[in-house]
Amino acid sequence: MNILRFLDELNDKQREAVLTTEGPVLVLAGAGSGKTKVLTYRVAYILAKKLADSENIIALTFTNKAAGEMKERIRKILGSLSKDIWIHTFHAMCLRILKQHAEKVGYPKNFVVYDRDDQFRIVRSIIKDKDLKAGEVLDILMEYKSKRIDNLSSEYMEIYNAYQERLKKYRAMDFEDLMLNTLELFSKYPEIRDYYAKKFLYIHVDEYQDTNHIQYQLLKNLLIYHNNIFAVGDEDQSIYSFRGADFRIILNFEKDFPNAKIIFLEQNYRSTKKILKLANRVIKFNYERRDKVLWTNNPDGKDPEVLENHDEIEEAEKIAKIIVSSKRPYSDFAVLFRINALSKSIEEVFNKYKIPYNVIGGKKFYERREIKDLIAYLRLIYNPKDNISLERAINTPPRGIGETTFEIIKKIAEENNVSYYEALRPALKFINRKKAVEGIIDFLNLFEKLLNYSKTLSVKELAKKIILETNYIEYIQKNESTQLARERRENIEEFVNSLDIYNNLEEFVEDISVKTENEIDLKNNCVSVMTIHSAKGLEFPVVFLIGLEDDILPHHLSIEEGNLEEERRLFYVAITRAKEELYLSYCKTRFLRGRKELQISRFLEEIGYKDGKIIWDNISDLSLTYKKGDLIRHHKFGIGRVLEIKRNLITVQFNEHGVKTLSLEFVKLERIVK
DNA sequence: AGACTGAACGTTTTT
DNA sequence: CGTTCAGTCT
Ligand SMILES: Nc1ncnc2c1ncn2[C@@H]1O[C@H](COP(=O)(O)OP(=O)(O)OP(=O)(O)O)[C@@H](O)[C@H]1O
Repeated sequence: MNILRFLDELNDKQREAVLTTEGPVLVLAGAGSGKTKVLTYRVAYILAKKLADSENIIALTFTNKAAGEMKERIRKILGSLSKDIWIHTFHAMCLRILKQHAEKVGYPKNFVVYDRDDQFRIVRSIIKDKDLKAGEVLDILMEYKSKRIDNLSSEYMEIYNAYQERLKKYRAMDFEDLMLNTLELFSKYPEIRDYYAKKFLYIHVDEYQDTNHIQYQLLKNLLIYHNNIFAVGDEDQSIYSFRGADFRIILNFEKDFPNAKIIFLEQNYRSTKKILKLANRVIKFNYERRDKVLWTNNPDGKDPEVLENHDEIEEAEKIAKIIVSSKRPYSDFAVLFRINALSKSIEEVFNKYKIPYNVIGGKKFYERREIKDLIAYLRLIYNPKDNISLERAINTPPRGIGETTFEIIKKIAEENNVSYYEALRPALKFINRKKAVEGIIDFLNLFEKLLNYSKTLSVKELAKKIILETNYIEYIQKNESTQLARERRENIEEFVNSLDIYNNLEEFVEDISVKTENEIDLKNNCVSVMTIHSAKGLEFPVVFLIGLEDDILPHHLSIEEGNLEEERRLFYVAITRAKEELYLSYCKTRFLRGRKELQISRFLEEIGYKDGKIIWDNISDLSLTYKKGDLIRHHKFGIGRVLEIKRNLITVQFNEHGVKTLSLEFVKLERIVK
């Protein structure tokens, strides 16, 4: 069979993974070993061999970008044969299921999904009289909701109940609801669960280490008939614990799925030997992991380089100069960082040097004020009970409906148990200010007009009508400086143009509710600028990793939380994105809410950076990471202080176990920084 | 109601 | 530093 020729590209282990189609399989392997490639080839193999039809296959990912990339990869191999495969994030899968069955869990079909900003608004309005911070409260609420904590204080419980009630009333779900309601649907209606469990003959999960417990439950539900799960992952790349991911789930795979087959891949195809060496060095400092071998046949390559800078401008300029003087296309380069705030200086300097770039993620397109305004109108047309959207739309542009007026509307709505929109007309007779009454009438007329348009017009035409009928452009120009107004106008134009792809309003609202970034506005042949989180799963010939300072990477909040190992995994993920060249950059000072003096990241020391250069020699590799007097932790002997290091032998005075001499080649120690 | 002011404040990652 | 908030004025 000719179509199976693609299997020749794989090594023996990889092929074994592809060919093991029945039963639970886990591929546990380090970065760049071809896990995602194996997963996509396995999907292709199943279809080519006609083991199942495309609608019987599902592939789950954790980010939209990963889902998009996988769709693209599979389409390349299979063309239209792949069209009915479900390739989604967990959230998008749940949304797709719930759209079919919303009424069964107590929602109308046109429910909307609230993002963090919308959640904020609800929380803020609940606690507005209390002396609490909305961000902290929301975090705690969500931890409770996703069952990471078991109980709440009575005060928080009250807030939580109010929050849930509002969501329900507004016909809205948050991200967690998507998954919880799907679980509820499955348990209330076993026949629906059975339908999907039977439908999905083969279930694939990429980046399995990012699974949280609720997602794990969902998987279990979908596996009751066929039990064909194919999961790939790497606990060293687990970087989403803040949203509940627990890499113990991947480490427990064998226990969870009896007679599971575990396949280890050891050859890295992505990076040069030198890059891989640094990655292997640093990850060994983590204690909570399964030790893995990772080697490569790729050439030694260019030595990774550390860039030392006085400040972030020098950092950005150095990078710009390297890019400009290179013969490579712009798209070969990526600039990665721990926190979004670091992109600013890069952007400024790239603009100055006329280097084209895409900022991926970051201050998201959909989060800009003008875009959110328009989306509020569109969402409200789709679901007039969406009170959060109404609250935004009703007074943008200003119609004289301020806080006092809106409080009346809210009160009427609550008393009659109707939505804010339905309360507008009845509220009129309680409002005395002429201007406010006129404003509401204006809004009602406008909105009815828009509702009518929505019956016949495309999403794009509808958006144009909204802009026209609300005089939105004039509103911007009146209120903002010309510079900002132009920017906003351009954004609106871009947004409107991006609406071409939607056939109807439902498609649009559904799509933006789980999609956070606008892939449409990505330009070709550009340097990619993004956080390490966004870069996971991607690869670039040349990677610049910036902001390698203590308190940035590792981030100070993680250090406080005792989450150093996760920060180290982030560093590992970042390094392993590089195929050929790697630049590691830090600054002595940085502008971050005022100029700050910073210390070089401890991770640079861990990769063997000492006295201004990276040490490549093998034996001292191991010893240079500790020095006399360091505090270290041993998994058996506990905490101790280093007395002496000779070649690869380390002598430690342990607090509870006396003096020991250990071989650095075999022992795993964690350094504790004072 | 809304524009304007100065003070306070916050600082991680994403579906 | 830039954003947001509370308070004041029109
Ligand atoms: N057998 C192979 N022969 C040649 N190239 C391969 C082989 N397997 C994988 N590759 C290449 O190695 C690179 C990394 O593959 P892939 O992205 O699938 O790795 P991964 O294990 O998913 O990495 P990560 O864990 O970082 O996401 C890709 O460019 C892929 O094409």
